[in-house]
Amino acid sequence: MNNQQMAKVFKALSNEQRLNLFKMIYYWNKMIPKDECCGVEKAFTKACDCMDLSRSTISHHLKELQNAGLITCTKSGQVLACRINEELIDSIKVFFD
Amino acid sequence: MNNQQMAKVFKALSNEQRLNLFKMIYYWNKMIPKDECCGVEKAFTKACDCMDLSRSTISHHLKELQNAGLITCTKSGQVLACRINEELIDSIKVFFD
DNA sequence: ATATTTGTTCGATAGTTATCGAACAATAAA
DNA sequence: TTTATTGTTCGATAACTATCGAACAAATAT
Repeated sequence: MNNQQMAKVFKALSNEQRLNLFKMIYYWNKMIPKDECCGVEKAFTKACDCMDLSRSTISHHLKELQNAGLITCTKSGQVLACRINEELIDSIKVFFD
Repeated sequence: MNNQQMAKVFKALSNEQRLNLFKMIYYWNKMIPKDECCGVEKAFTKACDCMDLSRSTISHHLKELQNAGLITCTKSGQVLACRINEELIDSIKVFFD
């Protein structure tokens, strides 16, 4: 993982609200069984309930997190599920060694 | 370490050039003996030699890294020495656990 | 004493970002 | 078949960022 990509990851985490959002998903992700296929279900709706931000802003932040590779989102029906990219998290840890 | 502070740290690392700069100092820091009092000596000058950025921009980036708590800088005479804040690095690792 | 080097600060500029509400499409519920 | 919900996209706006060169002050070298 090169510096350019890594900077992109840090940029995704550099906004306080987006970091909050990421941490929430990160936390929810730990609550579900490890082989759960879809990741955190209804992540968008849950996030809207927890955060004092407009839906469009939350949608935008989720896109940024995806774009940086921190999460992947899949839509089934109208509902969105998010999963943490554990590999990338590991890369970040490695970065600081 | 709360989310607001953590976002600030990530913001400091979110610019590619500044991340390069940080990594250089991080690397130089490992090269010096552990009890070396001043940290990386002539960090500014060395950075100017390695990077294709103006002195003012490098000065600014160093300030941002300091401001986030990632490094501390001390000036002796006209020369600047930088030291990595290892504690903060540890906090970042903890953040991802 | 003068000239050079080191690093900072200022003002400008072009580019990026966070946020919103409105309008929308797709799905689900009545 | 309407109506409500979920999530996306668009356009706008205000705020912030990266970068530069010029001007500067302090320290060092000549």
